[in-house]
Amino acid sequence: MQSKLFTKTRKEAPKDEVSMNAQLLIRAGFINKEMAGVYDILPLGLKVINKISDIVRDEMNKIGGIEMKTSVLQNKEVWEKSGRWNDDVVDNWFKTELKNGSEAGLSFTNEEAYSSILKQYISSYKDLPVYPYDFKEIFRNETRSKSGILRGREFYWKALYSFSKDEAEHNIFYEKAKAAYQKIYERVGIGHLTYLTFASGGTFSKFSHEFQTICDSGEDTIFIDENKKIAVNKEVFTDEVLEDLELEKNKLIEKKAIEVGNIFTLGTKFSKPFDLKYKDEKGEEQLVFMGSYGIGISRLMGAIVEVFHDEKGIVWPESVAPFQVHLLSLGEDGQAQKIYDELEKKGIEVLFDDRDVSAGEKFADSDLIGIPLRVVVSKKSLAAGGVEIKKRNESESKVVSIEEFIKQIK
RNA sequence: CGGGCUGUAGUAUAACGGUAGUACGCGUCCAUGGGGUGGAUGUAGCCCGGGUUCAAUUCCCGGCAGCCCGACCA
Repeated sequence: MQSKLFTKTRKEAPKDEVSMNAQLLIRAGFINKEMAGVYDILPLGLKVINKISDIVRDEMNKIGGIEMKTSVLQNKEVWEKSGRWNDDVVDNWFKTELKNGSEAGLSFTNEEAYSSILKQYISSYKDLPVYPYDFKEIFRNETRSKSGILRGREFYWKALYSFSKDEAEHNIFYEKAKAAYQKIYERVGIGHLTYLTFASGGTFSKFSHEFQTICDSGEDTIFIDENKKIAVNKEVFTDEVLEDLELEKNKLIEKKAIEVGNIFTLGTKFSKPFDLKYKDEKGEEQLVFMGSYGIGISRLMGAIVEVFHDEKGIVWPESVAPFQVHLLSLGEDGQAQKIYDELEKKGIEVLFDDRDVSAGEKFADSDLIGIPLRVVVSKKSLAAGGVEIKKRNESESKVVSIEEFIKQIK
Protein backbone atom coordinates (compact mmCIF):
# COMPACT_ATOMS: atom_id res chain seq x y z
CA MET A 1 0.00 0.00 0.00
CA GLN A 2 1.80 3.07 -1.21
CA SER A 3 -0.03 5.39 1.15
CA LYS A 4 1.54 3.42 3.99
CA LEU A 5 5.02 3.58 2.53
CA PHE A 6 6.65 6.42 4.38
CA THR A 7 9.15 7.20 1.66
CA LYS A 8 8.32 9.83 -0.91
CA THR A 9 9.64 10.49 -4.32
CA ARG A 10 11.45 13.67 -5.19
CA LYS A 11 11.36 15.67 -8.34
CA GLU A 12 14.86 16.92 -8.02
CA ALA A 13 18.08 15.09 -7.49
CA PRO A 14 20.07 16.10 -4.43
CA LYS A 15 22.80 18.54 -5.40
CA ASP A 16 25.54 16.53 -3.74
CA GLU A 17 25.02 13.45 -5.84
CA VAL A 18 26.35 13.26 -9.35
CA SER A 19 26.14 9.53 -9.91
CA MET A 20 23.02 8.28 -11.64
CA ASN A 21 22.56 5.36 -9.25
CA ALA A 22 22.48 7.58 -6.18
CA GLN A 23 20.34 10.24 -7.83
CA LEU A 24 17.67 7.83 -8.93
CA LEU A 25 17.74 5.61 -5.86
CA ILE A 26 17.42 8.64 -3.60
CA ARG A 27 14.75 10.34 -5.71
CA ALA A 28 12.69 7.18 -5.85
CA GLY A 29 13.10 6.45 -2.14
CA PHE A 30 15.28 3.33 -2.16
CA ILE A 31 18.16 4.75 -0.17
CA ASN A 32 18.96 7.71 2.04
CA LYS A 33 22.31 9.35 2.31
CA GLU A 34 23.57 9.22 5.84
CA MET A 35 26.94 10.77 5.11
CA ALA A 36 29.57 10.59 2.42
CA GLY A 37 29.82 7.01 1.28
CA VAL A 38 27.22 5.78 3.74
CA TYR A 39 23.65 5.09 2.80
CA ASP A 40 20.59 3.82 4.62
CA ILE A 41 18.61 1.16 2.84
CA LEU A 42 14.96 2.20 2.84
CA PRO A 43 12.04 -0.22 2.51
CA LEU A 44 12.04 -0.27 -1.28
CA GLY A 45 15.80 -0.61 -1.36
CA LEU A 46 15.75 -3.48 1.07
CA LYS A 47 13.33 -5.33 -1.18
CA VAL A 48 15.87 -5.13 -3.98
CA ILE A 49 18.82 -6.02 -1.75
CA ASN A 50 16.91 -9.06 -0.57
CA LYS A 51 16.01 -10.11 -4.10
CA ILE A 52 19.63 -9.92 -5.17
CA SER A 53 20.78 -11.67 -2.00
CA ASP A 54 18.32 -14.51 -2.57
CA ILE A 55 19.68 -15.10 -6.04
CA VAL A 56 23.25 -15.05 -4.80
CA ARG A 57 22.38 -17.32 -1.88
CA ASP A 58 20.68 -19.77 -4.19
CA GLU A 59 23.69 -19.99 -6.46
CA MET A 60 26.10 -20.34 -3.57
CA ASN A 61 24.05 -23.11 -2.03
CA LYS A 62 23.97 -24.91 -5.36
CA ILE A 63 27.76 -25.22 -5.38
CA GLY A 64 27.93 -26.38 -1.79
CA GLY A 65 28.11 -23.10 0.06
CA ILE A 66 27.11 -23.09 3.72
CA GLU A 67 25.77 -19.81 5.02
CA MET A 68 26.87 -18.45 8.36
CA LYS A 69 27.62 -15.08 9.88
CA THR A 70 30.97 -13.78 10.96
CA SER A 71 31.20 -10.96 13.47
CA VAL A 72 31.43 -7.32 12.52
CA LEU A 73 33.71 -6.46 15.43
CA GLN A 74 36.97 -8.15 14.62
CA ASN A 75 39.61 -9.46 16.97
CA LYS A 76 42.89 -7.60 16.71
CA GLU A 77 44.97 -10.63 17.66
CA VAL A 78 43.52 -12.64 14.83
CA TRP A 79 44.44 -9.95 12.34
CA GLU A 80 47.93 -9.64 13.70
CA LYS A 81 48.54 -13.22 12.63
CA SER A 82 48.22 -12.34 8.99
CA GLY A 83 50.00 -9.03 9.45
CA ARG A 84 47.01 -7.07 8.26
CA TRP A 85 46.21 -5.23 11.47
CA ASN A 86 49.03 -2.78 10.88
CA ASP A 87 47.94 0.51 9.34
CA ASP A 88 50.96 0.47 7.10
CA VAL A 89 49.58 -2.65 5.49
CA VAL A 90 45.88 -1.85 5.55
CA ASP A 91 45.22 1.86 5.77
CA ASN A 92 41.46 1.82 5.53
CA TRP A 93 40.54 0.10 8.75
CA PHE A 94 37.85 1.42 11.00
CA LYS A 95 39.25 0.63 14.40
CA THR A 96 37.61 1.17 17.70
CA GLU A 97 38.64 0.89 21.30
CA LEU A 98 36.98 -1.28 23.88
CA LYS A 99 36.31 -0.06 27.41
CA ASN A 100 39.14 -2.20 28.69
CA GLY A 101 41.55 -0.33 26.47
CA SER A 102 42.06 -3.02 23.86
CA GLU A 103 41.28 -2.52 20.21
CA ALA A 104 38.86 -4.10 17.78
CA GLY A 105 38.30 -3.51 14.09
CA LEU A 106 35.17 -3.26 12.01
CA SER A 107 35.38 -6.02 9.46
CA PHE A 108 36.69 -4.88 6.14
CA THR A 109 37.10 -8.36 4.74
CA ASN A 110 36.75 -11.92 6.03
CA GLU A 111 39.77 -14.06 5.26
CA GLU A 112 41.21 -13.82 8.74
CA ALA A 113 37.92 -14.45 10.47
CA TYR A 114 37.21 -17.57 8.45
CA SER A 115 40.74 -18.90 8.70
CA SER A 116 40.66 -18.46 12.44
CA ILE A 117 37.24 -20.01 12.86
CA LEU A 118 37.82 -22.95 10.53
CA LYS A 119 41.08 -23.80 12.26
CA GLN A 120 39.01 -25.05 15.15
CA TYR A 121 37.05 -27.44 12.99
CA ILE A 122 39.40 -28.63 10.29
CA SER A 123 41.79 -31.34 11.34
CA SER A 124 41.35 -34.18 8.92
CA TYR A 125 41.08 -34.60 5.17
CA LYS A 126 37.59 -35.82 5.98
CA ASP A 127 36.68 -32.28 7.01
CA LEU A 128 37.45 -30.94 3.56
CA PRO A 129 36.47 -29.36 1.31
CA VAL A 130 34.17 -26.84 2.92
CA TYR A 131 32.66 -23.63 1.57
CA PRO A 132 31.32 -21.27 4.22
CA TYR A 133 30.00 -17.85 3.26
CA ASP A 134 28.14 -14.92 4.65
CA PHE A 135 26.30 -11.76 3.79
CA LYS A 136 27.71 -8.91 5.74
CA GLU A 137 28.19 -5.20 6.20
CA ILE A 138 31.74 -4.31 5.32
CA PHE A 139 33.49 -1.15 6.46
CA ARG A 140 36.29 0.55 4.65
CA ASN A 141 37.65 3.91 5.60
CA GLU A 142 38.00 5.07 2.02
CA THR A 143 39.92 8.23 1.51
CA ARG A 144 37.45 9.05 -1.16
CA SER A 145 34.13 7.35 -1.56
CA LYS A 146 32.38 8.07 -4.80
CA SER A 147 29.82 7.08 -7.37
CA GLY A 148 26.95 6.74 -4.92
CA ILE A 149 26.56 3.19 -3.69
CA LEU A 150 29.16 1.88 -6.11
CA ARG A 151 31.87 2.72 -3.66
CA GLY A 152 30.85 3.42 -0.12
CA ARG A 153 32.57 3.37 3.23
CA GLU A 154 30.01 0.88 4.38
CA PHE A 155 28.59 -1.66 2.01
CA TYR A 156 26.90 -5.01 1.91
CA TRP A 157 28.50 -8.02 0.37
CA LYS A 158 28.53 -11.76 0.13
CA ALA A 159 31.86 -13.45 0.64
CA LEU A 160 32.54 -17.14 0.35
CA TYR A 161 35.79 -18.83 1.26
CA SER A 162 36.77 -22.21 -0.05
CA PHE A 163 38.89 -24.57 1.98
CA SER A 164 40.26 -27.40 -0.11
CA LYS A 165 42.74 -30.18 0.38
CA ASP A 166 44.96 -29.16 -2.48
CA GLU A 167 45.20 -27.06 -5.57
CA ALA A 168 43.53 -29.65 -7.79
CA GLU A 169 40.50 -29.83 -5.57
CA HIS A 170 40.48 -26.07 -5.32
CA ASN A 171 40.54 -25.65 -9.07
CA ILE A 172 37.46 -27.76 -9.51
CA PHE A 173 35.54 -25.60 -7.10
CA TYR A 174 36.99 -22.42 -8.53
CA GLU A 175 35.53 -23.28 -11.92
CA LYS A 176 32.19 -24.05 -10.35
CA ALA A 177 32.23 -20.73 -8.56
CA LYS A 178 33.09 -18.98 -11.79
CA ALA A 179 30.07 -20.53 -13.47
CA ALA A 180 27.86 -19.72 -10.49
CA TYR A 181 28.91 -16.11 -10.67
CA GLN A 182 28.05 -15.91 -14.31
CA LYS A 183 24.69 -17.41 -13.51
CA ILE A 184 24.12 -14.74 -10.89
CA TYR A 185 24.75 -11.93 -13.34
CA GLU A 186 22.44 -13.51 -15.85
CA ARG A 187 19.74 -13.88 -13.26
CA VAL A 188 19.92 -10.26 -12.10
CA GLY A 189 19.68 -9.14 -15.72
CA ILE A 190 23.18 -7.93 -16.54
CA GLY A 191 24.66 -11.13 -17.90
CA HIS A 192 24.89 -9.83 -21.45
CA LEU A 193 27.00 -6.89 -20.26
CA THR A 194 29.17 -8.73 -17.78
CA TYR A 195 32.53 -10.19 -18.70
CA LEU A 196 34.83 -12.60 -16.97
CA THR A 197 37.88 -10.38 -16.65
CA PHE A 198 41.47 -11.31 -15.98
CA ALA A 199 42.97 -9.18 -13.26
CA SER A 200 46.04 -9.24 -11.09
CA GLY A 201 46.48 -12.42 -9.12
CA GLY A 202 48.81 -13.19 -6.27
CA THR A 203 51.41 -15.62 -5.11
CA PHE A 204 49.31 -18.62 -5.96
CA SER A 205 47.74 -17.70 -9.24
CA LYS A 206 48.74 -15.62 -12.16
CA PHE A 207 45.33 -14.02 -12.31
CA SER A 208 42.32 -13.35 -10.24
CA HIS A 209 39.01 -13.14 -12.01
CA GLU A 210 36.76 -10.16 -11.89
CA PHE A 211 33.31 -9.85 -13.26
CA GLN A 212 33.04 -6.54 -15.01
CA THR A 213 29.81 -4.99 -16.23
CA ILE A 214 30.12 -2.65 -19.17
CA CYS A 215 28.98 0.80 -18.15
CA ASP A 216 30.24 4.27 -19.02
CA SER A 217 30.12 5.32 -15.39
CA GLY A 218 32.35 2.45 -14.32
CA GLU A 219 35.67 3.09 -12.61
CA ASP A 220 37.58 0.32 -14.32
CA THR A 221 38.89 0.05 -17.83
CA ILE A 222 38.85 -3.35 -19.47
CA PHE A 223 39.70 -4.73 -22.90
CA ILE A 224 37.09 -7.08 -24.25
CA ASP A 225 37.30 -9.93 -26.69
CA GLU A 226 33.73 -10.19 -27.95
CA ASN A 227 34.17 -13.63 -29.47
CA LYS A 228 35.72 -15.26 -26.45
CA LYS A 229 33.48 -13.29 -24.10
CA ILE A 230 36.36 -12.49 -21.82
CA ALA A 231 38.20 -9.33 -20.93
CA VAL A 232 41.46 -8.13 -19.51
CA ASN A 233 41.70 -5.48 -16.85
CA LYS A 234 43.85 -2.51 -17.79
CA GLU A 235 45.95 -3.16 -14.68
CA VAL A 236 47.40 -6.31 -16.23
CA PHE A 237 47.12 -5.29 -19.87
CA THR A 238 50.56 -6.21 -21.21
CA ASP A 239 51.76 -8.00 -24.33
CA GLU A 240 52.88 -10.90 -22.19
CA VAL A 241 49.45 -11.32 -20.66
CA LEU A 242 47.76 -11.11 -24.04
CA GLU A 243 50.02 -13.82 -25.33
CA ASP A 244 49.26 -15.90 -22.27
CA LEU A 245 45.56 -15.62 -22.86
CA GLU A 246 45.94 -16.00 -26.61
CA LEU A 247 44.27 -12.69 -27.28
CA GLU A 248 44.99 -10.42 -30.19
CA LYS A 249 45.42 -6.81 -29.26
CA ASN A 250 43.71 -5.41 -32.33
CA LYS A 251 40.57 -7.46 -31.70
CA LEU A 252 40.03 -6.04 -28.24
CA ILE A 253 37.63 -3.25 -27.44
CA GLU A 254 38.34 -0.83 -24.63
CA LYS A 255 35.40 -0.21 -22.31
CA LYS A 256 34.61 1.33 -18.96
CA ALA A 257 33.14 -1.16 -16.55
CA ILE A 258 31.93 -1.70 -13.01
CA GLU A 259 33.52 -4.49 -11.05
CA VAL A 260 30.59 -6.49 -9.74
CA GLY A 261 32.48 -9.46 -8.38
CA ASN A 262 35.91 -10.92 -7.79
CA ILE A 263 37.13 -14.45 -7.25
CA PHE A 264 40.61 -15.19 -6.10
CA THR A 265 42.91 -18.12 -5.46
CA LEU A 266 44.45 -17.55 -2.06
CA GLY A 267 46.43 -20.76 -1.85
CA THR A 268 48.13 -21.02 1.50
CA LYS A 269 48.49 -17.30 2.00
CA PHE A 270 46.23 -17.45 5.03
CA SER A 271 46.40 -21.08 6.03
CA LYS A 272 50.11 -20.66 6.64
CA PRO A 273 49.98 -17.82 9.18
CA PHE A 274 46.93 -19.37 10.81
CA ASP A 275 48.55 -22.76 10.79
CA LEU A 276 45.42 -24.11 9.16
CA LYS A 277 46.36 -27.73 8.48
CA TYR A 278 44.75 -31.11 8.15
CA LYS A 279 46.01 -34.66 8.29
CA ASP A 280 45.88 -36.46 5.00
CA GLU A 281 45.21 -40.17 4.46
CA LYS A 282 48.78 -40.97 5.37
CA GLY A 283 48.57 -39.03 8.58
CA GLU A 284 50.77 -36.26 7.28
CA GLU A 285 49.98 -32.65 7.90
CA GLN A 286 49.06 -30.51 4.91
CA LEU A 287 48.18 -26.86 4.57
CA VAL A 288 44.64 -26.09 3.51
CA PHE A 289 44.33 -24.50 0.08
CA MET A 290 42.00 -21.51 0.03
CA GLY A 291 40.06 -19.30 -2.31
CA SER A 292 37.85 -16.22 -1.87
CA TYR A 293 34.73 -15.27 -3.76
CA GLY A 294 33.23 -11.84 -3.19
CA ILE A 295 30.31 -9.99 -4.62
CA GLY A 296 29.15 -6.54 -3.55
CA ILE A 297 25.40 -6.76 -3.17
CA SER A 298 24.83 -3.06 -2.67
CA ARG A 299 27.20 -2.22 -5.47
CA LEU A 300 25.35 -4.66 -7.68
CA MET A 301 22.12 -2.80 -6.97
CA GLY A 302 23.83 0.41 -8.01
CA ALA A 303 25.27 -1.17 -11.12
CA ILE A 304 21.85 -2.43 -12.16
CA VAL A 305 20.47 1.08 -11.86
CA GLU A 306 23.39 2.48 -13.84
CA VAL A 307 22.62 0.03 -16.60
CA PHE A 308 18.83 0.05 -16.50
CA HIS A 309 17.37 3.51 -16.39
CA ASP A 310 15.95 6.09 -18.74
CA GLU A 311 15.18 9.78 -18.46
CA LYS A 312 12.11 9.02 -16.36
CA GLY A 313 13.66 6.72 -13.82
CA ILE A 314 14.77 3.23 -12.99
CA VAL A 315 13.81 0.23 -15.11
CA TRP A 316 14.28 -2.80 -12.84
CA PRO A 317 14.81 -6.25 -14.30
CA GLU A 318 11.95 -8.47 -13.09
CA SER A 319 14.19 -10.68 -10.97
CA VAL A 320 15.33 -7.91 -8.67
CA ALA A 321 12.44 -5.44 -8.81
CA PRO A 322 11.05 -4.45 -5.41
CA PHE A 323 7.59 -5.48 -6.58
CA GLN A 324 6.34 -7.30 -9.63
CA VAL A 325 3.31 -5.09 -10.19
CA HIS A 326 2.62 -1.42 -9.62
CA LEU A 327 -1.12 -1.05 -9.32
CA LEU A 328 -2.35 2.48 -9.90
CA SER A 329 -5.84 3.46 -8.94
CA LEU A 330 -7.15 6.59 -10.62
CA GLY A 331 -10.21 7.23 -8.54
CA GLU A 332 -11.20 3.56 -8.59
CA ASP A 333 -9.92 2.37 -5.24
CA GLY A 334 -12.73 -0.14 -4.83
CA GLN A 335 -11.96 -2.01 -8.02
CA ALA A 336 -8.25 -1.66 -7.46
CA GLN A 337 -8.56 -3.09 -3.96
CA LYS A 338 -10.28 -6.18 -5.36
CA ILE A 339 -7.52 -6.68 -7.89
CA TYR A 340 -4.94 -6.15 -5.18
CA ASP A 341 -6.53 -8.81 -3.00
CA GLU A 342 -6.64 -11.27 -5.89
CA LEU A 343 -3.00 -10.70 -6.75
CA GLU A 344 -1.95 -11.03 -3.12
CA LYS A 345 -3.82 -14.31 -2.99
CA LYS A 346 -1.75 -15.48 -5.93
CA GLY A 347 1.42 -14.46 -4.18
CA ILE A 348 2.17 -11.63 -6.58
CA GLU A 349 4.10 -8.76 -5.04
CA VAL A 350 2.11 -5.60 -5.62
CA LEU A 351 2.72 -2.00 -4.76
CA PHE A 352 -0.76 -0.50 -4.68
CA ASP A 353 -0.78 3.24 -5.29
CA ASP A 354 -3.88 4.16 -3.36
CA ARG A 355 -2.78 7.71 -2.70
CA ASP A 356 -5.08 10.61 -3.36
CA VAL A 357 -2.81 12.37 -5.81
CA SER A 358 -3.11 13.35 -9.44
CA ALA A 359 -2.85 10.84 -12.24
CA GLY A 360 0.25 12.53 -13.55
CA GLU A 361 1.99 12.21 -10.25
CA LYS A 362 1.16 8.53 -10.04
CA PHE A 363 2.48 7.90 -13.52
CA ALA A 364 5.63 9.88 -12.90
CA ASP A 365 6.30 8.08 -9.63
CA SER A 366 5.65 4.75 -11.22
CA ASP A 367 8.19 5.45 -13.93
CA LEU A 368 10.70 6.69 -11.38
CA ILE A 369 10.38 3.67 -9.08
CA GLY A 370 10.61 1.39 -12.07
CA ILE A 371 8.48 -1.64 -11.21
CA PRO A 372 8.34 -3.88 -14.33
CA LEU A 373 4.57 -3.98 -14.81
CA ARG A 374 2.20 -1.06 -14.36
CA VAL A 375 -1.50 -1.73 -14.02
CA VAL A 376 -3.91 1.17 -14.14
CA VAL A 377 -7.49 0.99 -12.95
CA SER A 378 -9.59 3.99 -13.88
CA LYS A 379 -12.98 4.97 -15.25
CA LYS A 380 -11.37 5.01 -18.64
CA SER A 381 -9.81 1.56 -18.36
CA LEU A 382 -12.98 0.06 -16.93
CA ALA A 383 -15.01 1.58 -19.75
CA ALA A 384 -12.54 0.06 -22.20
CA GLY A 385 -13.06 -3.32 -20.60
CA GLY A 386 -10.73 -3.72 -17.66
CA VAL A 387 -7.28 -2.59 -16.65
CA GLU A 388 -4.56 -0.98 -18.66
CA ILE A 389 -1.26 -2.77 -18.43
CA LYS A 390 2.10 -1.49 -19.53
CA LYS A 391 5.60 -2.77 -19.08
CA ARG A 392 8.12 -0.28 -17.76
CA ASN A 393 10.52 -1.08 -20.58
CA GLU A 394 7.90 -0.75 -23.31
CA SER A 395 5.95 2.26 -24.45
CA GLU A 396 2.76 0.56 -25.63
CA SER A 397 -0.01 -0.21 -23.19
CA LYS A 398 -3.00 -2.44 -23.66
CA VAL A 399 -6.32 -2.97 -21.98
CA VAL A 400 -7.26 -6.43 -20.77
CA SER A 401 -10.19 -7.60 -18.72
CA ILE A 402 -9.62 -7.91 -15.00
CA GLU A 403 -10.31 -11.66 -15.07
CA GLU A 404 -7.92 -12.20 -17.91
CA PHE A 405 -5.21 -10.16 -16.21
CA ILE A 406 -5.48 -12.03 -12.94
CA LYS A 407 -5.56 -15.36 -14.70
CA GLN A 408 -2.51 -14.68 -16.81
CA ILE A 409 -0.21 -13.10 -14.31
CA LYS A 410 2.28 -15.34 -12.59
C1' C B 1 46.53 11.31 0.84
C1' G B 2 47.63 15.50 -3.07
C1' G B 3 44.76 19.18 -6.23
C1' G B 4 40.17 21.95 -7.29
C1' C B 5 35.36 23.61 -5.80
C1' U B 6 30.93 24.28 -2.71
C1' G B 7 27.92 25.06 2.02
C1' U B 8 21.08 29.85 1.89
C1' A B 9 13.76 26.59 4.25
C1' G B 10 12.45 19.42 3.94
C1' U B 11 14.33 19.65 -1.64
C1' A B 12 16.30 22.65 -5.71
C1' U B 13 17.81 27.50 -6.33
C1' A B 14 18.23 33.62 -6.36
C1' A B 15 20.03 38.13 -4.51
C1' C B 16 22.61 41.16 -1.15
C1' G B 17 27.99 44.75 3.58
C1' G B 18 21.89 47.17 6.19
C1' U B 19 19.34 39.56 8.49
C1' A B 20 16.58 37.03 2.53
C1' G B 21 13.14 36.01 -2.93
C1' U B 22 11.29 32.01 -6.21
C1' A B 23 9.75 26.88 -7.37
C1' C B 24 8.60 22.16 -5.44
C1' G B 25 7.17 20.00 -0.72
C1' C B 26 4.13 20.32 3.67
C1' G B 27 -0.93 22.49 6.09
C1' U B 28 -5.94 24.57 4.98
C1' C B 29 -9.77 25.81 1.30
C1' C B 30 -12.03 25.89 -3.69
C1' A B 31 -11.95 23.92 -8.47
C1' U B 32 -10.02 19.63 -11.24
C1' G B 33 -9.54 14.21 -12.03
C1' G B 34 -5.14 9.91 -17.68
C1' G B 35 1.24 12.51 -17.48
C1' G B 36 4.40 15.89 -11.50
C1' U B 37 -3.56 19.89 -12.76
C1' G B 38 -5.33 25.37 -11.75
C1' G B 39 -6.09 29.09 -7.95
C1' A B 40 -6.14 31.22 -2.83
C1' U B 41 -3.71 31.15 1.75
C1' G B 42 -0.38 29.54 5.47
C1' U B 43 4.43 27.10 7.00
C1' A B 44 9.67 26.92 6.93
C1' G B 45 16.09 28.99 5.81
C1' C B 46 21.65 31.99 5.54
C1' C B 47 26.86 25.02 8.53
C1' C B 48 29.85 26.32 13.24
C1' G B 49 33.53 29.58 15.63
C1' G B 50 36.58 33.83 15.40
C1' G B 51 38.11 38.43 12.88
C1' U B 52 37.29 43.13 9.99
C1' U B 53 33.12 46.70 10.22
C1' C B 54 28.57 51.30 12.96
C1' A B 55 26.50 46.75 10.71
C1' A B 56 28.46 40.06 8.15
C1' U B 57 24.25 35.38 5.26
C1' U B 58 27.62 38.42 2.15
C1' C B 59 34.55 40.08 3.11
C1' C B 60 38.91 37.44 5.78
C1' C B 61 40.82 33.24 8.87
C1' G B 62 39.96 28.54 11.16
C1' G B 63 36.86 24.30 11.86
C1' C B 64 33.27 20.95 10.19
C1' A B 65 30.57 18.94 6.15
C1' G B 66 29.85 17.72 0.97
C1' C B 67 31.21 17.19 -4.29
C1' C B 68 34.73 16.61 -8.41
C1' C B 69 39.87 15.12 -10.54
C1' G B 70 44.12 12.12 -9.26
C1' A B 71 46.39 8.10 -6.12
C1' C B 72 44.26 3.71 -3.55
C1' C B 73 40.47 0.10 -3.32
C1' A B 74 34.97 -4.89 -3.58
